[in-house]
Amino acid sequence: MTDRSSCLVMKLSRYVTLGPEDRARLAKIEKTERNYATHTDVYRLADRNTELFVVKEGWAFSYVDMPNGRRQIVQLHHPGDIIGLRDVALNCRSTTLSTAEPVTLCPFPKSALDLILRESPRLSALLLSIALREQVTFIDLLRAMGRMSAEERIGYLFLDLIARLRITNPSMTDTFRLPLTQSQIADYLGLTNVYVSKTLLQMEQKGYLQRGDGKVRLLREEALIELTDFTNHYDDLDTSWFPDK
Amino acid sequence: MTDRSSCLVMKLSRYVTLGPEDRARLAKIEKTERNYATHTDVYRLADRNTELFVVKEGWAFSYVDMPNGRRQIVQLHHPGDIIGLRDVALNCRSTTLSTAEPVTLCPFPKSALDLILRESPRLSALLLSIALREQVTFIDLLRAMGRMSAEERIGYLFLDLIARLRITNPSMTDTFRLPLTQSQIADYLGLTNVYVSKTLLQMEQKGYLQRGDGKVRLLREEALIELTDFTNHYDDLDTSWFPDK
DNA sequence: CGGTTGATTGACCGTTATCAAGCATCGTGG
DNA sequence: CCACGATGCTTGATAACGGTCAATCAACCG
Repeated sequence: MTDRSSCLVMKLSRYVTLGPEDRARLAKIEKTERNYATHTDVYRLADRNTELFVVKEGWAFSYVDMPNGRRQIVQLHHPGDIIGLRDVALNCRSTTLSTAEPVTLCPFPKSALDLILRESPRLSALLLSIALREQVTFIDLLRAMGRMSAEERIGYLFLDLIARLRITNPSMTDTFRLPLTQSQIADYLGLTNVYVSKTLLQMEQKGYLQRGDGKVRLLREEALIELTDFTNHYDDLDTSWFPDK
Repeated sequence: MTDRSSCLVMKLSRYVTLGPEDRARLAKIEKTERNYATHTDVYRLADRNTELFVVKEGWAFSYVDMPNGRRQIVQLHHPGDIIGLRDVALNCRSTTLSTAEPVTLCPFPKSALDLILRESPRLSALLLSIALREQVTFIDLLRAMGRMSAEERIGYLFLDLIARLRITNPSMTDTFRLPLTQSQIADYLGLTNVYVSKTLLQMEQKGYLQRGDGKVRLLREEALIELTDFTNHYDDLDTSWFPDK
């Protein structure tokens, strides 16, 4: 299997330079790819978990349910992201994985991690870093949900999305595609679809953004950063402590 | 330095059996211990980070600030917990660490992780597991903040605390010490101190709990579990995939 | 063309925040 | 040993933010 077809190598080599052994180890892991339609559950909470995924195409998200239909989306997954790392430590899935649009995933077995940890300290450090960086994202979201108004939360979401998309696409301007329904945005930010709709309209009227054609354009990014006290956590990964190999 | 004085060995050997080499590696890491008074900041957000801590005594917590005085507590740290693992991946602290009561911490240098990852796949797996389990805790908190009422949130907090305390003290009954102010509870759950006070009173009147003397007693734990749809995530750690050494 | 999904809008309501005052507790210093 | 200030908890009045419910509309797709 060539590098071209290995999502995992592409993903990880974005962060660190990988030696030929590591590349070979990773390329061996992936088998096939699978396609999922919009709004499909890939796995469900409490399922037994035997595999992880790398997102090749499309947006997905992880969520948890409450009785009487309440739902909390806890993670948005973009192309290049690793899904399911969290559940490696558990016997069962801690969240349900669903798709926001047509999605292509590259699965690989949980047992592959064993191999990585045993044979590559450098990749082990990288996996740990990825898990820890995800923690920072959770903390940002917690801060938004606990202490921000609806408008601030939506502003935070958009700033975070655009910061994240700029990692893989540095040429991106102030406009990005948003393949989420307002109900999904609400479930992510702890609001309701109705109030998301109303707040988006207000923000548009205030000149913070423009919408249309499934896209969002941030007109006053600096003002939004000020409003939400936003810090971009995606650009200060410290790899200096990584083992050499 | 004997095992008795190594917080880290005690902490980690609770999860996996450690070989003598691993024990020696860990014991070497710790230097001294430090004491902090109640309501002291140990380190602050954006500080450069060079060390981690193990909690030897007392409760601490990590928080982030917002402009105009809003604060979100994101993690509660109990004796035995490792603090600061998250920031290993970053150049700077992502949260501020503060104490809820007099606290004793055992610091050890960040550079020690390098050694662990290079030399012990088994400890690497354990560190990764700890980071991933913390993710599950963040998800539980997100669910509470996004989709629960004030009463449910407080119920969730107490259930989570008692489940966590039972790990290290299986003989614990329905009563636990709670060295947090109501303002701190509010900052953790995304509420205000005033409303925490009112909600606690209501819950007491409904017979869910009793308070007094800095302690809480849960009278109808089953009812609270039902109310909050609580799942104890502290007892299904999967270590089967760990490397042998 | 009809059915489904998602966005919008308006009326109304409830949970929780805000503000302010009062009270208990506790540690400290005179 | 008492007085004082600081801290934390309680309580009440008021207000706002966001939820709920329901109707309408647009877009899409089979």
